[in-house]
Amino acid sequence: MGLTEHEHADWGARATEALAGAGYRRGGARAALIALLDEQRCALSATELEQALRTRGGRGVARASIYRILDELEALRMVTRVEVGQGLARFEAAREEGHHHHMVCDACGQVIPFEDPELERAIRRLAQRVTFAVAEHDVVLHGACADCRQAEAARDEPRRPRTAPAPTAAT
Amino acid sequence: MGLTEHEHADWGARATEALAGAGYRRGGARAALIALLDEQRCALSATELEQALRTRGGRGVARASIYRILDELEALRMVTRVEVGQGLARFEAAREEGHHHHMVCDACGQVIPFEDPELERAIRRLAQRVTFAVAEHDVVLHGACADCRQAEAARDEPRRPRTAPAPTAAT
DNA sequence: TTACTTGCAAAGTATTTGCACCGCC
DNA sequence: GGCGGTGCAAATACTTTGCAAGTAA
Repeated sequence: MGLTEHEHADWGARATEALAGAGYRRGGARAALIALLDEQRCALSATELEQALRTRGGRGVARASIYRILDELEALRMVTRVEVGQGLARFEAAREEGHHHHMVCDACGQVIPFEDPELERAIRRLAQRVTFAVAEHDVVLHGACADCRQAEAARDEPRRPRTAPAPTAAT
Repeated sequence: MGLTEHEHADWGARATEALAGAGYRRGGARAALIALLDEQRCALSATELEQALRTRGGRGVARASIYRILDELEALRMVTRVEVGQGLARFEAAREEGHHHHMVCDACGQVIPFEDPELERAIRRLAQRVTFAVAEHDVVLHGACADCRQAEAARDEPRRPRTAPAPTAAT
């Protein structure tokens, strides 16, 4: 659901290659982190990456190393840093094929990816019009996910007796 | 250049009113912070706000108070929190009339505001299409500002003798 | 006078840095 | 075997929280 086996292998290989090309040696921590990032379908925070690495049996990687490696990969443009306003940074593999943005539920904190060609087009056009040299772009939508939206509705409704159809003021 | 006197007074008044309406008393720190935010034309970080308040004679406001007041104003939707990926949060008055987004120069850190109707339209259309309830949205463009772009070019060029027009390899 | 507001200082959390040891080449 | 890679722990930076004193209503 989302990425194919091929795309997975592809990014991991390209990332490894990019590191080698930049003169980095190949270390266990790097390999483990790249493998993990390759499996993800959306951005994870440094802490989540650390826990995932510790859990998944393979090998634990120190937080400092995670940050260092993410920096290297970001500099090589193989990883994208995503800030969604929760006071922490999230990271994800920079795949050409799966370019997307994020919706953040301010109630439960969930981060949901989405794609939108029209949005991309608008940004591309904008980039051509300004003197600023646009290299990357991020779009973050804040609000309530379907679940939390329902929860909110359920929390607001109760005060209305189920008999009266609630004269919803269309403010 | 940007906002008119009227719009300034307008936001400050609305913010003050919003606080009062939410049951908050009127305190000196709140008034000072609102006045400062009202003068700004783009987002400032908590630290910048603190320094500005200390400098501009009027009255200093403790950092903790700044964060607290910004939280209140954000909850009332009178202030927008902007995260541009520099490890700190920026805040600005939420004006209906001056809705804009930000370009961040990754070289010098400068944050530049811009507006784009087409982009807004794309986001509005997108919001209608998804189950997620979109309340706010942020667009951040990363890259190099005009100045830094030139600086980069100047730094890369020197190896080319000024006589030869540099046969820019189109990779 | 009562309760909210503010400042100061301490606590937290995310990220970075220094340094010694380990492993790739 | 040397040079980078990695882990651990300490240091930073930003933000939040606790509490006592100030102040609006």
